[in-house]
Amino acid sequence: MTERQEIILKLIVDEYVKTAEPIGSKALADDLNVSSATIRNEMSILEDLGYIEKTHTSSGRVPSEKGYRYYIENILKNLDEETNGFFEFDEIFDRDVARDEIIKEAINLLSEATNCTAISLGPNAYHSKVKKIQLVPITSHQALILVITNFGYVESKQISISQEMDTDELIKVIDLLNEMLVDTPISKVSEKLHYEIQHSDIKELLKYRETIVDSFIKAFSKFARSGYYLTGSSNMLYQPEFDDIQKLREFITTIDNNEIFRIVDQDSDGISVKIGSENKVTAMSDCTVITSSYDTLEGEKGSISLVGPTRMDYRKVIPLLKYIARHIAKLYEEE
Amino acid sequence: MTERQEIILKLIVDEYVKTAEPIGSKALADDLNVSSATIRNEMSILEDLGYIEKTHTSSGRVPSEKGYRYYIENILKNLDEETNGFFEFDEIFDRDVARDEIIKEAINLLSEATNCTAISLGPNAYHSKVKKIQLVPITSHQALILVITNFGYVESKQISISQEMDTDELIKVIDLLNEMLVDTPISKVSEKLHYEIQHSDIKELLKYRETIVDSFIKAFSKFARSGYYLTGSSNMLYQPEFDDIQKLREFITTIDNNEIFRIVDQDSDGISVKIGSENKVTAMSDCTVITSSYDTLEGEKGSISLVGPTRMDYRKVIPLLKYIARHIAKLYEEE
DNA sequence: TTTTAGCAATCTTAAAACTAGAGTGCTAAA
DNA sequence: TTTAGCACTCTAGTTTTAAGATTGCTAAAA
Repeated sequence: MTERQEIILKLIVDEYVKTAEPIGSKALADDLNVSSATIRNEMSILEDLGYIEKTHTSSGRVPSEKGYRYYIENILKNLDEETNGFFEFDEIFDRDVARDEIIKEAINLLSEATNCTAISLGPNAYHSKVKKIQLVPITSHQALILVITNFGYVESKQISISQEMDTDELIKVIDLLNEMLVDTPISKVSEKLHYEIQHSDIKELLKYRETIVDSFIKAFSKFARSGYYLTGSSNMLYQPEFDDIQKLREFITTIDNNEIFRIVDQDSDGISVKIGSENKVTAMSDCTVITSSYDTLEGEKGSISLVGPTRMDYRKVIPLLKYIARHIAKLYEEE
Repeated sequence: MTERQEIILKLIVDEYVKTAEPIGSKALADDLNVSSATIRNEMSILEDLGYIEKTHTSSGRVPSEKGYRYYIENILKNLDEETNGFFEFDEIFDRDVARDEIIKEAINLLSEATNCTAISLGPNAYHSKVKKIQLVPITSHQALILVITNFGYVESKQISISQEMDTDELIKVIDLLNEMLVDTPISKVSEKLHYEIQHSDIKELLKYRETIVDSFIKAFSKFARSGYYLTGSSNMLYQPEFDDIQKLREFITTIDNNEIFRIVDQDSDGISVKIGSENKVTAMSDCTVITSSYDTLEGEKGSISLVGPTRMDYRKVIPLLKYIARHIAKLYEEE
């Protein structure tokens, strides 16, 4: 691709992102001080190369998925990323409130600033360790099991206490569980619990307390889903891409069914951009999903994602997403 | 309204619910063994009375809001409510899993069976009382405030502990708070806390611990939102009422912004049906919201609601909603 | 008094026809 | 290599047309 072709591709993407209308040769002629015929020739080449396409035989051009890819990987790279100018976000990160709240607000603002759907996933408690297990009596025959982790996650589960269990025994069970499970990663609890019941000498004590053990396992499993937050799906529905009612319905259905989970690329490191058909979910075939992952010092993993039409303002969105992910990661490093 | 007019109204509602198309006089003539001209005369009267209306001058008739109202209050009342035949639901209620899970599943199935959005609200902790307040240290400068209520609700809030606070003092604060707040309804906590800080002698101790007190209030306020669950909004979007893309967008936006809270009628007892413009939120002006409230033995209040197009199958939906609410209430009575 | 047949009038919806405008591709000249 | 010119293509919006459904009204029938 010649330099001029690259410039033309850039102009097409930039303009199309703004207007959502196909770009004709005439519009670019003014910008480049050449005639529209010259642009037409260049466009024809760009089309042969697969970077742009027509919506019909006599329309202007729109970027193809390959065109967006090239734009992101070759053109944006050479531009200075604007990492300042995000002061609305700085304000959020400076606030002295709980991490969860900060993330929520950042995600809210992110979705508002981009008109895309923003998703935050994790770091969830799945990788943290048991700090304390506690039993709190509620009534004479009801109690609450509390599980608290070293990162401050809490889950609870109500249990019924039948007549035959006496309080001393219950306390003994809790003490034993604490002894056994403190410092165990949440992800290993179930396994360890089952193993110990089979093999150690507390087996006797726990064996016929199956309900209690079950309740514990249920309380633990609640941790896995924590840290999921999605917002702003309504913002992007007003984009012209969703003028097609069938697409709109499909998109909402996908979100409603939590299928968006399947879309977020949790495995990659750093930033991942999935354009259009690169997403496996069909309802997302006109969308781009950008995911920025981060690790905490403790080895936890989290990510924030942005879902929007392929025609999104990558130049603004990518640096912004990186910036926010960096700051969220920092929140987890501070302690 | 004569008997025949009532029958005609019933037929119009029943048919319109099924087809979403205006009903003409010809269609009803077959059912009633009179000529279409006779039906036309009757329809004309029903229209003058405001029970049905035309979509344009030469169209068939559709029920008006007043027509639906009459149908629900006068026509449905005389039909036997089918309370059996809900065995898919019975199965859910018989399961031996946590209340929350049962409610979730019932709501899911409800929305699926009706193609409407189903919402469950409460019983939330708002009416329960403080059982215990607890501080759990996480690290040397981080701790967790736990608030546990007499119904077993738990909320937590992380706080930072600055250097200058020493542990003994913190424990004293917690003890004081416990003394002050145990048995206080969650709804009164904030008020009481502020009052005591102003007036009692603990004022000195608490006054310059504003962050802690703030954290407490935040933890408490989390209770208010508990027990909220919404599902199935995507089901109803495929109804012809939402062929209008603008309406569709408005509806989604309303849900996305949690405005649906404002729609659920929490005050009424028993069943409440809000038809079309009776809902205050404009995006709901073509929807009906049916809410069925229930009380638990402890005086807690909860409700399940169904949101769908005004053209919904009231005959099926209302008994179903009542049935489910009754069973959910029972869940709370059992213990 | 109630019901019905007949018929003109009204309106919707879908398809077809038309028009203006934007953009392309190609050719030949600069 | 660039450009001007021009025929050709396609869209999108508007208008036209036609078919079909339903009503309201009138006058006759029950």
